Amino acid sequence: MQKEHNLSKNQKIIFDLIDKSGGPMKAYSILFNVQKKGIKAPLQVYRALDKLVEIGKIHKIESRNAFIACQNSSCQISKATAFSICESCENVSEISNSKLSKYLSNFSDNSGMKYSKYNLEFFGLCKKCKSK
Amino acid sequence: MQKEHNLSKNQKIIFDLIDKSGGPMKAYSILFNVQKKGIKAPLQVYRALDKLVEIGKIHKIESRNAFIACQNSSCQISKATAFSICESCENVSEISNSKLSKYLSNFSDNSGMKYSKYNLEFFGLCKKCKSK
DNA sequence: AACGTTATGTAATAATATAACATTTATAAG
DNA sequence: CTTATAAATGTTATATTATTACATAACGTT
Repeated sequence: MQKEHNLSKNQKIIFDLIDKSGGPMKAYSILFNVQKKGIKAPLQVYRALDKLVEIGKIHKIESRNAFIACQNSSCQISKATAFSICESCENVSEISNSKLSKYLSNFSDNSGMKYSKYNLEFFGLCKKCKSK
Repeated sequence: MQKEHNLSKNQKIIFDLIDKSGGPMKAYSILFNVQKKGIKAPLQVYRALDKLVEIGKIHKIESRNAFIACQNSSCQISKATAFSICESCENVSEISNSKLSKYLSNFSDNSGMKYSKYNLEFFGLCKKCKSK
């Protein structure tokens, strides 16, 4: 059971927008879209994004500087994320593969480092773009 | 056997700097450091970085917007990269683990997507920082 | 030498993200 | 219910990261 986070006003506006979009959104595109709701400054957006990332409601796609709603209800608060990214149409989806996440969460090498988090991004061509 | 790439003047200056630094470097820090060598504009740096990434001499650490020299002589031209990042001291090193790279290079799911590339970033505390 | 390709130089600007400070709202303890 | 504290907001300015556009030069082939 996931802890219930009561989102604040700005957080809710921004989460709903990203969630409804169904894909990754960039910060300034979010800003543009929520200006009619009274959110006027970049910092207001980034603060909400930071919080949403922290509580695992969204993830940042690092290679794209974009944010996507968590598609995985059992997501362990962004400690273990994997995405597939189409390099042609830029479609992104979150990979939920328990074998993969188990493999990576248990990964260790001889560096003496304790890994507490990972982010994996796969790139390629999606079904649609492949057949073009 | 890796294809020999003859680096151009700017590419060589910038690669040597990153390589000698031994760690990740950010673009504008690189710019600052090469101004005495006549490289004055961001674009000159980014162009060299783009090319160096393309030929696999350096990699971009996406979560840090930084660039690091490839530490893996057999690196398959940046198609398969993995890094460990200390969240305290920001030390970064490239992970060369053939089991891991084999596992990820062969990964596929039922999305119909063909993965041709991946980038993995592990986060945690390095040996030194753990013991503080 | 002529051609195409790659690299360079330069200026301007776009896109992404944070610092600093003042104020307000929510939460919890007494 | 009130006081203390933490969390969120509002606002302005600025820092950081990256690209567009255009002109010129160097390199590698035939």
